[in-house]
Amino acid sequence: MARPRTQGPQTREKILEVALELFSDRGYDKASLRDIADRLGITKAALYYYFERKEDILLELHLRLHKFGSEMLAEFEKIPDGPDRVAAWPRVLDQLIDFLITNRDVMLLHVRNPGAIGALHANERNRLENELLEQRLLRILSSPAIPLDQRVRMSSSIGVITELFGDSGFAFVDVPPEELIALTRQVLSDVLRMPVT
Amino acid sequence: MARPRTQGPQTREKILEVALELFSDRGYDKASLRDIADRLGITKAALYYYFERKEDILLELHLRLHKFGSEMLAEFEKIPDGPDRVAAWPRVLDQLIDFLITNRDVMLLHVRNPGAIGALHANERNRLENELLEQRLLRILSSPAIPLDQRVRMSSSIGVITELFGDSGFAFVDVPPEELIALTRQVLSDVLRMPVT
DNA sequence: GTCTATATTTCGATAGAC
DNA sequence: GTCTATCGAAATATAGAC
Repeated sequence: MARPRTQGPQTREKILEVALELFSDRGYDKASLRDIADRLGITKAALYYYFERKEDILLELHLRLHKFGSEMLAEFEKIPDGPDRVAAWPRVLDQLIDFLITNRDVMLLHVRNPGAIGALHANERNRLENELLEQRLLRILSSPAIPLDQRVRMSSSIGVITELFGDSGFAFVDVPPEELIALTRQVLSDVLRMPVT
Repeated sequence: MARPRTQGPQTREKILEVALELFSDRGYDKASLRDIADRLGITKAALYYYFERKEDILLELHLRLHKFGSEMLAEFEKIPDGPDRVAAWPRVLDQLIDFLITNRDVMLLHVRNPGAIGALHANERNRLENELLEQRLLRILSSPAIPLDQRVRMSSSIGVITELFGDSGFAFVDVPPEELIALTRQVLSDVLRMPVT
């Protein structure tokens, strides 16, 4: 009969860590609480001590992205709408690249679980936060103070980054990261018609 | 007591249509056979007259993309590896744009259900077809006969299209499709450093 | 803080009547 | 071709002991 482990306060963090990996790996629905508990050497029921529902684990992971998006938007929105924002866009792309490289797992979680993430909308507070973030980005990309052509290019630049560091990343695994980043900046410069770093 | 509807031979098509919508909308796992049956006004059991397993519905939808990808790759592979392929790439992008506009729903199904689609690998024939398609695209983008810079740009061009007509499409709903396509071609020309149409 | 044990729900799938 | 009825598995969630 195994004695309780008493892992202490960091157990909560470990749950989030393991959940992030399993949710990303095999999908939110396919990763059961039993899977998570087994890998941590605890039982399913113990998880309920830290999180009331399975969904709450996903929610907490989701909010990490909220945090990044919100901070980035807040910084960008300080800039007056118009040409100044176009000029500042490269800085946004830089931060996005950084985030994608250091938080690959959180992004993967979202890319691979849009349905489960969408279900978080049942949570009132989360839904409002989400809609607000989307509106803020939409507002930036819809501004009449920026020519349509430039807005299409700002949007395109996001696509370039997500493609090279996401879906098509496998095609360039042999390329040293620094070289790939440099080439990406070249492409982004051409997309935006202005230098990127 | 409701009399059987006897919807006739087009019921199979309707099932695929509704399944495509629900699978894309809320995710494959979250869309139950009950959901599909309810929307069609039939019962769960009736679905089993047309499809042996739930997975078979997804498989049939998935093969639509196989068909498009296979045809496009076959055409492109006729071109000798090297500069000729770089020159022919814009034509590929044109076909991709056409496909995304007319088959938005099928693409969304795949983008939003990578896990379920991946599980189709259990089907031997499908797995082999899939791996072959991936290898063919990887081969194109990994060719030593094309400079790395150009290959990164070919990959980036796919990202531009999927972003503008996929994730960020909502930002340009007010723009007439023809104008958006024209602007997209402009961006693609800059990405590839050659004219696109 | 963790356990055992069990309740509850949901879903894919099958059997057999009509 | 469609129905009712039900099975079995798996998952989320709860109750209560230690």
